[in-house]
Amino acid sequence: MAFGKQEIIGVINEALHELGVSEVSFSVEQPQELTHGDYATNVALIAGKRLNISPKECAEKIVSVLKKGEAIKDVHIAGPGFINFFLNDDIVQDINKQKIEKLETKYTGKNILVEHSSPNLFKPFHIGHLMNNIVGEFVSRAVEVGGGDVKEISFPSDVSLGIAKAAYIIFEDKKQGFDFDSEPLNKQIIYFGDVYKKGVAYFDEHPDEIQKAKDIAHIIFDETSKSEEYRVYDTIKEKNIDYFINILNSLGSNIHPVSGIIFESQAGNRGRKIIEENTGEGKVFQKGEGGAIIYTPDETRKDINTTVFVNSDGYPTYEGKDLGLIDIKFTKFNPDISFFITDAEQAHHFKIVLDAASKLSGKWPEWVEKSKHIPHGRMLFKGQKMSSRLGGVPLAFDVIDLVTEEAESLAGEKIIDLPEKDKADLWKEIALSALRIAVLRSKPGLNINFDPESSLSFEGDSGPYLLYTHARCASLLEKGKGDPEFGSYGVTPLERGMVHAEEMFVKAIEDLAPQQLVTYLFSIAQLFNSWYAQEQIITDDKEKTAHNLAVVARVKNILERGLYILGIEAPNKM
RNA sequence: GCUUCCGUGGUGAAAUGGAUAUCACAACGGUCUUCGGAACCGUUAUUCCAGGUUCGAAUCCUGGCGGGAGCACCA
Repeated sequence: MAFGKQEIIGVINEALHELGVSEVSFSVEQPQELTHGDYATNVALIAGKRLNISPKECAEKIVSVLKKGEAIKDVHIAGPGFINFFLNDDIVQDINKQKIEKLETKYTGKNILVEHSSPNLFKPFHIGHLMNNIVGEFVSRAVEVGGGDVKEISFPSDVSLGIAKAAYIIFEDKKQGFDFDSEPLNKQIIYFGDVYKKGVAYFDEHPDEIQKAKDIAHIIFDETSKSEEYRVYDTIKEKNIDYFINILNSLGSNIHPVSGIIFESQAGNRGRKIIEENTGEGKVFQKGEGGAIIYTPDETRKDINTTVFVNSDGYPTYEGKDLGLIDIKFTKFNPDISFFITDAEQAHHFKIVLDAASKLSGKWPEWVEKSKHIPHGRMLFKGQKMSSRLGGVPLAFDVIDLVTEEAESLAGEKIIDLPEKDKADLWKEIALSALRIAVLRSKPGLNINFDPESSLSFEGDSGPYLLYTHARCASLLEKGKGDPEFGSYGVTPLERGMVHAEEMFVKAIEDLAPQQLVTYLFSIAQLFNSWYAQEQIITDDKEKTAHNLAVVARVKNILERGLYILGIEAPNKM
């Protein structure tokens, strides 16, 4: 039976009860210093005040009535009045016999919807989407390992005035004799990725022709039209969605090409209907200048402002579409929690949408309560290599290719016994691990500075470091004879560190804090590598070897599961 | 102007209000290169400023300074 934080809390509460003190909110955590034991509590600093005695005195009182039981070897009072707990060696080993698969968390048994990686079908898949995918995939997998029933969806943009402008370019090119259909698929994709920019530029130069774009918007927004233009637009949409799903699959996401896609056009239509029904005197939305439908928040909400939900042409804006999206998400999937991952710059936008939604009657307040926005930062580039090679807004695959080349050249002369094709996959996996760790090692929501020559490192705190450590473990387990089994040996710092694996995972999952998980994995990898440098793992001593291998197996499991949550496959060789 | 996010060694980051602020990169100096050196060990160096709350502040509050983003028909 595992012994951990909860049990320590129990022991302390019992002691407090004995002293006649109740309802003290204290913390139990892993101390930074190993010499401070396996767990530490600040209970005496808080309870001392209540009892009107010094923290040290209080700590002594608590310790004097503490029932240590079998698991706790020793209890020390230290510093200003911290109580440090030291676990017995056999308890440490018992805990390390655990294997992480799924964990009990607040998500266990819950239906969780995660929306991420939403592209614009007429723009290329760029670095921002990659960032979004990395964070979104973390959220999905964290919840999955935390026992949740996860459904991943994406919300591609397929209607807007901007897209109408892009479509205009395509139609004009067609009239000029350029038919994208006769081009190879990859050329087509590049072409589609480019027309948005061209369309916007064209109408910036020819503002008097804007009605042409609006006419096309009319056709694609209303979708009832059986016109030639609508058919062409629809074909392109189909092609791009296929291409896009392929990208996501290659990145390890699990978004179903049909049930996992909600188009902006669907959400827009739904949103418009809901908004129109709730517009008027005394209702949530009002008619504004020029016939647009607007929402005005309470004056107490200084952080948000009046916003248009349906524009004066009668089409839903970004806000209107997102309102419809909430309705579709909850009526279709009925999730307990609905996470959506976007750029942090949209935090303001979602505050407004959710505030408006919370004013609607029926299920809406509950839906708003269940909707959680997860913001991520932007990728900024510092290195010359990256910016000169990529320029402008870098495309996701250019970045991945560049880092992959870097990984391959760093591998240099290392001979890896793998077929060429597997090697290529391996370099890519290593590159993606470097990118993912570079993103997920920081708190989500902040911008990331990418410099492939330093921050996107392959040494030290990096993805490849964790992969390398994992491969080392795999190699040891393959070479070591006999079954791993813990024996009676003094526990190492590594083993003490691994005692906290389950609780660290649970906390990182519940808080959706990838940086906590990454930090923990680094600490375990470092403890392992130090141990490895000092200790011969596989020796002639069969029992000692079996014990060492049991430790290695635990390390491997922690790394493998942790990396999985971060979206990284851990190969056994690299 | 208002709103909002952010400010930690030379660089990039970590730290439910807790003990001597942690990790990596860079720099400098080392390692029996048998089990995988993409490793290991060591040295130097950090909380924007001024107040306040607290037994205790990088963290909370107030006011500055500096940077990013947003402020109704783009997404």
